[in-house]
Amino acid sequence: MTHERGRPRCFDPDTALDSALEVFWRHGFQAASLAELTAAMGLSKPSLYAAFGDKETLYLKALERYVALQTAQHIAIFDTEPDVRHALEKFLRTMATMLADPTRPCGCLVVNGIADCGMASTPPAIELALHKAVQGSEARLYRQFVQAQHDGQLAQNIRTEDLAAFFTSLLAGLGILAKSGAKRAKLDAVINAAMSAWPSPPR
Amino acid sequence: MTHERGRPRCFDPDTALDSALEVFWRHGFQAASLAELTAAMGLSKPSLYAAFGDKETLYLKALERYVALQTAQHIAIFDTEPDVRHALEKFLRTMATMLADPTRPCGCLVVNGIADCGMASTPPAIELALHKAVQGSEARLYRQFVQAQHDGQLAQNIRTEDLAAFFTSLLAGLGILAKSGAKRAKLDAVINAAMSAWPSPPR
DNA sequence: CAAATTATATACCGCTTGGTACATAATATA
DNA sequence: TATATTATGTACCAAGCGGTATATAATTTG
Repeated sequence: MTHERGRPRCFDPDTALDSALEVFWRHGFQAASLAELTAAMGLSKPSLYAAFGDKETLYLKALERYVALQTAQHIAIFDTEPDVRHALEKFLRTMATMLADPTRPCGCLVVNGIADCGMASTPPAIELALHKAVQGSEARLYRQFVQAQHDGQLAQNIRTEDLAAFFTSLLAGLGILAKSGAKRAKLDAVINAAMSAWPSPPR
Repeated sequence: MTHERGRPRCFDPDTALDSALEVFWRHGFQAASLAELTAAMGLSKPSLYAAFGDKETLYLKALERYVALQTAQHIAIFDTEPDVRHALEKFLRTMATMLADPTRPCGCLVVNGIADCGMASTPPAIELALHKAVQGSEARLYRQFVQAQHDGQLAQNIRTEDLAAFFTSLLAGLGILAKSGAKRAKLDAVINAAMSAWPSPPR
């Protein structure tokens, strides 16, 4: 009456998936070779195949994990900071810190993946998942803005969906800027300029 | 006394380069295979190699052409429209038209290339050329803004370099947004929001 | 211990890739 | 016409790719 019957596996699936995420983050779906993936995850090709399926499904699982982490971070910030403008700015600064962190893969997994779409033979399922990730991120911002509007923090005439699209676009731009070698200071300057597009409070 | 000694070539190098640009634009450096390139350019692999060098130098030439075209368009707009705010907005709309044009490759060659950097074994020369392209685009905007400041169209306390960084980031974001399936209307909404970050005129 | 079950390691397969050797076709010069 | 020169087309190469067949090691169950 145990859950493990045959030979136990020599690796932890969660940490292995984290390693896979790191590799995909750094190299993208196409350019991440099975050789590099197995080396980073510390397992052999057959083990990888048995545990995670082929490269495509492994990428989808890594993406899912990435999105979950980002979402958690987003929610944590917006739940802590009641003022939506402050929360948004804090969120943007946090993202900038991640994007320009030299100890982590550069840029955003989703943005990099989107840019890769259509280039190689990116599987349709991956393209779809990436588009959903962008839409999800935008929808999250949108909901925060609508809530803020209900709370009286945003004037009623503000087009919240446009505001959400703008800041989503900004995040993508920051990701690209970071990949083009921009330092944290430059990302902050961009955020400063962007925040000045925030509508003046209702009175 | 003629310039052509041996067998004449069966293709026009300029139009062939345009076709190569189209393929690279659509698929990126890595994912653009020699097979697709030669098919689009209408020549064989040895001819390509003899006329343009290897894939890397071909990409660099295509990128050079792309940058030249974009630069010309930029200059044309800013030379025609004396008001810098109007010129900038017209420039952004023009870029949005290109980015979302369904008859052309999606997004921006440079942005897509930047996102691809580090992913595959992107040659250092290509990475450098792409970074230079981004810097060049930003520097062009910067010079326009400084000029406008001298002309009295922008207040003296405006940090023009930050403004240039912001709109460069915006362009990158628009490119990614377009690749993620956004329609022209959404790009326009983003531009609207971004233009509201434009500083109020000096008085 | 024997049988069943699961994971591992090695070696391999078919395919595509960027790049090239080689023979041939087409032109200018002599 | 003969030669030199340049471009073309075919066929090919070594290397790397994603993915798998097969045999073996490690564990639980009987």
